[in-house]
Order: sequence, then structure tokens, then C-alpha cells
Amino acid sequence: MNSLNAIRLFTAAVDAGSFSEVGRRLGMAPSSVSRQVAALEDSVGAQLIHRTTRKLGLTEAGRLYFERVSRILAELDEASAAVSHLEQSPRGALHVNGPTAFGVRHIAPALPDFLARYPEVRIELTLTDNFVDLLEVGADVVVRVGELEDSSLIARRLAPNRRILCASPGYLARAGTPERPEDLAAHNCLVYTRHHGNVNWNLGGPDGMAEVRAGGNLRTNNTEAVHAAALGGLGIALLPSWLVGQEVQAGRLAAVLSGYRASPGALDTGIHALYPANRHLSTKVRAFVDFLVARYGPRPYWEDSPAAGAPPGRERPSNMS
Amino acid sequence: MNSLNAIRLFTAAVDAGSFSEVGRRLGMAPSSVSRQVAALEDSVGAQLIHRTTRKLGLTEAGRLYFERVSRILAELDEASAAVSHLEQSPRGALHVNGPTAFGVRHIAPALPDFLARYPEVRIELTLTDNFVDLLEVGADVVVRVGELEDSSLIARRLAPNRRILCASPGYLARAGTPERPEDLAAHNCLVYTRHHGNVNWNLGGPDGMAEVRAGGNLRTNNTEAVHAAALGGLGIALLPSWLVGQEVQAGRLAAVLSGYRASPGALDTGIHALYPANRHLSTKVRAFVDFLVARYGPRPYWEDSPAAGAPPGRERPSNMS
DNA sequence: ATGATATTTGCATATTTCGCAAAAGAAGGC
DNA sequence: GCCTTCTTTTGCGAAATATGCAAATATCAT
Repeated sequence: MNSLNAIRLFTAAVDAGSFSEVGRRLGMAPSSVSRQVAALEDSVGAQLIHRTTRKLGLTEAGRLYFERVSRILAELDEASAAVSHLEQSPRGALHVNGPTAFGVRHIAPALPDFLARYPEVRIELTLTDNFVDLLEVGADVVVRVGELEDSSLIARRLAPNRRILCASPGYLARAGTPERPEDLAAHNCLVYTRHHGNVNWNLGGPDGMAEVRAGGNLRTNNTEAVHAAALGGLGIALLPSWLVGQEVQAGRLAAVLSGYRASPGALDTGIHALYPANRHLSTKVRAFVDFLVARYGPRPYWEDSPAAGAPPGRERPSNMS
Repeated sequence: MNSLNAIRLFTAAVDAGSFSEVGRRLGMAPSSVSRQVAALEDSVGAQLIHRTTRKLGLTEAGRLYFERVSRILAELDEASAAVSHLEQSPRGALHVNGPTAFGVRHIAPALPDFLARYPEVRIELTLTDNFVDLLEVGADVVVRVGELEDSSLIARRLAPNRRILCASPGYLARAGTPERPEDLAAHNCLVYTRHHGNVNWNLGGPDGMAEVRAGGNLRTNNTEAVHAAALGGLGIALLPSWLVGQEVQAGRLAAVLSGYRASPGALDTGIHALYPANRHLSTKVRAFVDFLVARYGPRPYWEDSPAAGAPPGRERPSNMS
């Protein structure tokens, strides 16, 4: 049995007491009603309705079937309604995934506002620095800082990922403030070792691109360790603006060589929200991403200068393999 | 939503974890599965399954829908199975309708055997001498003695409806035994007044047809009253063989003019079982009618001479209006 | 990188479904 | 009793829908 329509017509006929009446109510020919019910009877292998040209009467099988089936149809409509309801406004569980440091500083603090605005949403925030497969972990949105790998996901740009050179005021008082990229060679550069390599800092400035070999007495694969060391006055670090922007604003750190930008150009490593490219984008995902875009805006609150890079917008990641 | 197939394919895809696998199992192209599920998603207005080319994952809406819908599908199959089960062998309620006198004498006594053979059947026997509309009273089978009105019902002949002239031995000893139809004029004929008229008895015998004006000191519209009066020795009665046959056999009544047959010929007033002309004849009805046909047989047990008329068989009633 | 396999879409083809008209039957009114 | 009206059903052509194949694209394992 594969035609729900036939079952609906059957129950409608029982309710209406006439195939013609059903046709009139549903705007279809009586012959279609008749045929559908007949097909249903064939499929269950039993007469469901006694017919004369004047009245209909349920058989025992028909009574039995009607009782069960009318309840089932109601449940089915209810199930569809429940799913539709879920999409009418943002509600339900929203699984958000993101990197730990950024999540703690800029996602989690945003959630109270989001949840106040969409009280029917429940957020499950998972912060991890491992690469996660959206489908694997059942996430709805993942926030990525840095390069986008090739994927079929939709990437929505949330903010630029500017990196700034900075050090504590105490360190600068002690070791001096570099004025040009070459000056860095004389400083203790705190190096974040991304993938066991690449310890060169590329700085773009008014006089073109300069590649500086950064070196010092600390190398770590943990950004927050670099951050902590810089705060402690160990040296000059190259750190993302979302991490140190507010501390620069507060004076706990001082930006140096601010006329230069790190790793500018082709490789735009912004901050993005990624979500699956489905035909039906769920309202809760749309609401959340829209909320983040609006919250960070074209110039995030952690930036104190006009943001570099394009304004936030929807885009597909290009192939970077 | 009108396609049960799409829902089945959706659950199958969730179970199989792949549209292609579903296609393989169900012998259809993966593209068809994909399209049906997509149509289902459109109809509920939400993404149900996240797809990549490599794996499928349920969305929250999908999980919700799947939980409810898989249970609903099971219930639906169960309902169909229940109805099919009802027709696999005779079971369930069987509403039988018939005339009182015949029902008491020949239907009710047959029921123990029938129910012993089909223990899952429950019989509801309604005996009434009013005309009943099968659909109106919700009967499955109606037994009719005598003429068949025009109807769309199927009539199955159960037995002939021979009527025989008889009287009690005491009456015959007192008033003599008629030898020829004309002799009846000198007898007290107990008249069953069918419909306020027709008090002539038509007797067919070796010397052709004789119409006898029956008269006496009792006229009644109740066959059993005639019967009782005849048993009491009041006179000669024309009564159906199913009513007096066994009493003739037992000697409580004696047949007279047994070489003659009442109302023979064109108007075959047999005993019939009638049931609706449906495409799917329910097994319980078929079993019951078959049972009665077999029980009464070509020569019913109440007849002591070879039965007149055609052997029982299936027939549509002809138009007798 | 390459091969194997996955989903999706365009397109031509089957299959089903629909509505109309006609036939047959049933109920009510004259 | 006859006629009108309204019913169910069936045949048939047309419209709608579903299907399968092939191609495009995407993902994972080797």
C-alpha cells in the first residue's frame, strides 16, 4: 500500500457518506474517489465499503480499518505539523561547534543575547580545536578561524582574522619598540608553531612585503600560551586581533608595527560560520548566523581600527587544496 | 503530503544509511529515492537529511520526523495486516438475517456445527419477518424464503421451497382423504393469506393444472398459526416442506394429494441466501453460504422425496417487478 | 593522484491518475 | 406505474507524476 491519498479518501468517504460528496468537498471527480477506494480495497484484499448507488456502509473490515487508520492519519498530520512548526521560527536544539579560544571569548558571551531573543532555542556549544566533521558530530553550525578547507559547506564570513604584533608595555619599555620589520630580529619573538613549520612572519607595509624570520626563546603550538607569555612581558607576539584587541584597547598590551599587516593578500583567513548547503536552511541556523554577523558587524568590537578585508557576506569557499 | 512511498523511502534511507543502498534493496534507481525524499522535505518544509556524497545524517527535524513516522508506518502496516488477516480465513462477526420460522427450525440448529468448524467466527442471528435492507441493518447474509425482489444482491439457492398439502391423521380419519384437487372443496382448508388476497391454491399434477378455491373456517396471515391448526386437526393446510416435512416423516401430519405440486413452474420460489455483490466476497460469508448449501444439499433433510427444482447454484435474481 | 562510489539533475520514457461521458442502479415525486 | 434525479462504476483520452539512464559533482580509500 503506497497511496496515502487513497486512505484519506476512504476516511473522507466514511465521514461524508458518499463518494460524490467527497468529490465535491475536495474538488475532484467522484470517479477518482471511487477508483482510489477500490484500489485500497484491492491492496488490503478486503471489501471496506458496501456500496449501492444510494448509500455507503462499512463492512466489518472497513470499520476495523477506519478506526485504526483515521487515528493514524491524525498522527501523521501531527508529525508533519511538528516538523513544520520547528521551522516556522527558530526553535529546538542548535549544535554549535567552534575553536576553544575564540568560542570562550566571542561565542559564549554572545549566547545570552541570542537566547534572550530566541527563547525556544536550546544551544549545545561544543568547543574543540580538533578538526570536526559537521555531519559526524551532528553540528548545525561550525565557526572556523583561519583557512577554509575545501568542502561543500556554505561559509558565511563573520569577521576578518587580522593578526597584530604586540607586546606588553613593560617589555617595550625594557627592550624598545620596533619601528620597522627588520627591527624584529633584535627582539624576542614569541612563535606560534602552526604545523611544525612556518616560523616566518610576512608583514605587508607601505614599503612592500617583508618576510621576517621570527625567533626567540619560546616556541609553542598553543596560541594562548603565546598570549600569556606576551602578557607576562616575555616578548613580541603575532596574535589575532580577536584575542588581543581588547587588551590593546585596555593598555595591557601595546601594538607594534601597526602600519603593517600580517599575511595579507590572497590567503584571506577570515572568521567564518559554516553550515551545510541544504535546500532548506533551518531557521535556527539562519538566525544564529545572522545574529553573529550582526553582532560582530563590519568592524568587530575587538578591533579599534577600521577592519581590513571585505565586509561580511555570504560566499562559497574556493578550492584551496 | 500524499505519498506514503516517500515516507517509506525516507525511513528506509535512515535505516540503510544511503540512498543507493535503498535503491539496491528495493530495486529502484538511486535518483528516484533521492527525488522522493527531496519531495517529502519540500512538503514538510524542512530538511530532514543532511547529505554528502558519502554519508547521510539526520537533522533535528529529521530525527523528530523519523521517530514519529516509523512508528506510524508500523501501525499502518499493522492495520492493513489486521484487515487482511480478517479475510484469510473465516473470522469475525457474521450478521445473519432470516425469517423467524425458518431461522428457528433450520438456521439456528445449523449454527453449532458451523461455529465448531469456524471457531473464530461470531454469529449474530437476527430473525425477523419484516423486509430488511441488508445495508440498513448491517447484515452480511440474509436468508429469504420465497420470491426474490429485484436487487443487486447475489442470490445463492439453498433449497427448493416446495409446499405440500397436509393434515393431521386425526382430521383425515374424520373427514376423509382427498384424492383429487376438486375434493378439497369439501374440506376445511386452512388458508394462509399472504397479502390480503390470493386464496387460490394452484396444483399441478398429472392431469395438468388445477386452481382450487381454498376455503374454510380459518384464515390467517401467520404460517405458524396455520401449522398449529393443522397439527391440531382443524383441516388441510398448504405449508412449506421445511416447516412440515419432518412432521410428515414422523407421522404427526400426513401429506395429501402428494402427486400434486403447489404453484409450480415459472415462479420458482426457492430458499436463497443473499449477500452483496462486492468485488471482494468476505470469506466468512462465503463459508457460511457454502456451509448452508452443503448442509441442505440438493435434497434437504426435511424432504422425503427427491427435491423438485434445480440443484442449488449461484445465480443473479432476475427482474420480477 | 586516482579509482570507486555517492548524490543530484536533465531529459526522455512509462506509469499512474484524472476528469468527462456514458451506463447501470436506487430513491423520491408525480 | 413512470419519470426525474442522483448515485457508483467503467471506458477512454489527456494530464500529471514517477522512473531510469547518463552526466556532473563530490567524497573517501588506496
